[in-house]
Amino acid sequence: MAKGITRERIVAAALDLLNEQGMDALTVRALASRLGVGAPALYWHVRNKQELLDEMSTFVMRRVTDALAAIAPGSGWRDGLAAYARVLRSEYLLHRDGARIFSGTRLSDPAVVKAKEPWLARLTGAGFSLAEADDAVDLVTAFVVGFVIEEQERGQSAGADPARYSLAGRDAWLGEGAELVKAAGHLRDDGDRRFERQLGIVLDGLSARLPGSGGGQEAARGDGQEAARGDGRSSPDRR
Amino acid sequence: MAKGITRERIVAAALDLLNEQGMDALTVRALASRLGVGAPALYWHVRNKQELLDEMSTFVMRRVTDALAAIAPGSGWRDGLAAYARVLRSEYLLHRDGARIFSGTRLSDPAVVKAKEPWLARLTGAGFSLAEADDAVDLVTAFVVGFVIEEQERGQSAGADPARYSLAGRDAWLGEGAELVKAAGHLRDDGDRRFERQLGIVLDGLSARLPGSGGGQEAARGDGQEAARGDGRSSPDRR
DNA sequence: AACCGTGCCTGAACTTTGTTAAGCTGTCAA
DNA sequence: TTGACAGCTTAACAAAGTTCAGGCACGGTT
Repeated sequence: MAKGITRERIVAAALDLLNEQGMDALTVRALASRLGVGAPALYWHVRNKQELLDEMSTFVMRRVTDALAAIAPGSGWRDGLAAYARVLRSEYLLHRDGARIFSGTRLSDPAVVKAKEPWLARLTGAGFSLAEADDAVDLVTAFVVGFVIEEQERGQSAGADPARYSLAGRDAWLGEGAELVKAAGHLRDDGDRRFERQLGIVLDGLSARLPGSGGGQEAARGDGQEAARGDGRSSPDRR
Repeated sequence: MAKGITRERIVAAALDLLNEQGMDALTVRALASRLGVGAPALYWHVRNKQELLDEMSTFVMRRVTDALAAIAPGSGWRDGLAAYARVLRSEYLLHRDGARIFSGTRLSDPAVVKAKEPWLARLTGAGFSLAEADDAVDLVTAFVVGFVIEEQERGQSAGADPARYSLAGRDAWLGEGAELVKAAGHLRDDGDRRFERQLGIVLDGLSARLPGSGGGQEAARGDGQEAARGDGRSSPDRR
C-alpha cells in the first residue's frame, strides 16, 4: 500500500470505495485502511468527512468540465447543450448514487463554476438573452439531476428487491386498477433512449424561446433525437 | 407529551424534527425524546430507521397526490402538469432538504404510485401516446426534483456561508474572468419566477410532441403557449 | 555531532449514532 | 387468579466521526 498519503489519493480512493461498496461503506476507517494508514491520519489532510465529500464532488464536476472542454468546439447551441447533458449524466452514472450525492453540493473550486461561461457565451451568441441562457443551462442541469436520481435509485432498488421491480412483481404489488401505469411500465425501454427522448423535449422547449421560433425553425426534431452518441461510455447497464 | 405512540405520530414528529433541526439532527434518540419515550420504544413500531425514512417519504408523496386530487378537475393537460409540478415543488419546499431526501425513494404505498394513472389517462386523451405520456410525467418530475435540489441547497448554503452567496461575495470568490457568469448571477431573480419560466419551457417542449404540432393544432398555442393564465403565475418574461 | 523543529502518522480514547436483549407494567380474556 | 400480549423501560454493544498526546523520521542550523 505504498505510503505517502496525499489529498488527491484520498479522494481517488474514496471514489473507488464508494463505487465498490456504496455510500454506507464509505467510512473514514475503511478509507484509511484501504490507503494503508490509520483513521486519524486522514485528518491531517482533510478537516472532516464533509470536506472530503465536497472534494469528491468537486473532483467529479471537474471531470465533467474537462470532458466538455475536450468536445465542445464548434457545433450549435443545441448539440452543445445535449453534449453537456450526456457528459453530466454519464459522469454521475459512473459513481454509485452519483446524482444524489454530487448534485447541489458546495463546489470548492471556482473554476468549475466558471465553466458555465462558454455556455452562456454560446447561447447568447445564438440569440438567447443572458437570462434565458442562464435558465437554459440550469434547466438542462436540473433535468439531468432529476433523471439520474430516479435512474440510479431504480437500479439500486432492483438489486435489493427484485420482486417489486420485475414487471410481473410490480403489477402484483400495484394490485387492482392502474392499467395505464402497468402498461406504461411494460413498454418502458432502455435508460439511454428514455434519456435522449426527454432531453430532446427539453431542447425543443428551449428552441421555442428563440426569437423567430414561430414555426419551429431548427427545433426541427420530430421525436427522434440524435441518438446516443460518442464519448465511449454510454452507460453501465443499470437495471 | 401525551403518551400513546403510534406509527403516524412518529412520522409526523420526525417530519417536524427534520424541518426544525435538519437531517443530521433527525436521530432516533432525539425523535424519541420529543415523543416522550425512550429510544428503543420506536423500534416497537418501526423496524429500523430506514423504514422510518421510507414512511416519511411516502407520507409526503401522499400529500402531493391528495393535493392533486383536490385540484385536478377539468383543465387541459398542460395546466394539469403545471399544477402537478407546482404542488410537487411546494411540498418538497415544505421540508428541509425535501427534494434530496424524498425524491427517488422507495414508496411503501402502491396508492401513491397508482396516482400516476389519471395523468396518463389525461395525457393520452390529449393525443399523446402512452409512451409519450409516461415520458411527460417523468420528465416533469425529474425537472422539479433537480430544480428544487439546487434551490434548497442554495438556500441552506446561503445561511451557512453568506460570503459566497451574496452577490459581491460570489463575484470575489469567482475571481478574474467569467463576466457572463457574474452578470447572470446579478440578474438572477426570485425562485418562483425562475421555476415558472423553466417549467414553461418544459411544457412547450411537450407541446411540440403532440400530433400535428407542426403548426400547433389543438394544443391551441402557436408557440407562445397560453400565457399567464389562472393561478397568478405567468411564465414568459424574458428580457 | 548534537539539536531542534516540523510534517506525517500511530494508539488510545471519547462521544454519538443505530440497534438489540431482557425485563417491568399494565390491560384484557379465560 | 392466571396468563398472555402490547408497549414501554433500562442496560448494553458495535460502529461511526473525531480528538489528543505522543512518536518517528527527516531537514537544516549551530
